Amino acid sequence: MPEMPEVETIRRTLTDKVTGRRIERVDILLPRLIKWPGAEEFRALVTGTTVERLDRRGKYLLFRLDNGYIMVVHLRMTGRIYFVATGAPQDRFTRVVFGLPGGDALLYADSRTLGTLYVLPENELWRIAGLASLGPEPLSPEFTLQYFRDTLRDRKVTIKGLLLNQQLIGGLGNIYVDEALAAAGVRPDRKAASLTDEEAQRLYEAVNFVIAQGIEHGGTTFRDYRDGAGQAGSHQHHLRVYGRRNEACEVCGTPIAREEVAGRGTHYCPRCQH
DNA sequence: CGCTCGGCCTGTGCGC
DNA sequence: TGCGCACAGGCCGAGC
Repeated sequence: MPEMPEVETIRRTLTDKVTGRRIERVDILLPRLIKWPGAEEFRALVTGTTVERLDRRGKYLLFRLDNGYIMVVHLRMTGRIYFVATGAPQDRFTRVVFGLPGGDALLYADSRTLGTLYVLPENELWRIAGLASLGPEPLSPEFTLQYFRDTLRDRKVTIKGLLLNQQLIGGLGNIYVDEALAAAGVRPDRKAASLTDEEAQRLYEAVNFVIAQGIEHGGTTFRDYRDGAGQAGSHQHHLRVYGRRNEACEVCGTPIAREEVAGRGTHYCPRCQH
């Protein structure tokens, strides 16, 4: 579900609620979500620790614990992780409960149950392949125009497929890819290598822009996404193509098209994007 | 090595 | 109202 802006928003809204707090209990309602080590070892390693800080890499959340271990959470499509105070209403999709002092809790909820949780020491993070191989993130110093242009060169994939590849650029997902391509005026099914230098630069700037906007608006909530306090984001009100099939393009009035590109539902303006 | 595709799961909304 | 189908914000591994 969540892409980098959503996960970053969760990190920001959850940090103050969990740092310095002791995880008194861990209830695992769906053990198969624990990918490393086993569910029982996970429970034993996390129980009784205190969260020292909360970091993010790409779409991964990293809870640094005071026993030297790091709890890593990936929300995939429909995962949510948020703080609930004592007496808060139940979430019907709760899969893991981290009990905090005074009856508060950190909930991991997930309707499709595709999310993944791990607990590892720092020097074993390589076990999480998707984390270890993550490419530079938008807005980071490593994500330069030069890097982006070099990455497009000679690639036979569609530009959409390239932008979704986490090993090349970490953190983009289906919504922000469609939005960046729309902002740059580039059709999603173009071969990556076919972009001119000027198009590559426009797209580079668009990627950074849509990610920054997404964070500013607290993420995009269609259905499942909630921040670390359980609140919805507002970026869904600022989308120009995603989820707007058959609606008029705000620039030219042409109906927004939807078709499959790189195996994903893809939205674009047939007139504004070339 | 680069790339495409199917699979993993379950829920929701729509058309009939 | 009920039913079947399309679709879903992600990623991994098999196979070409």
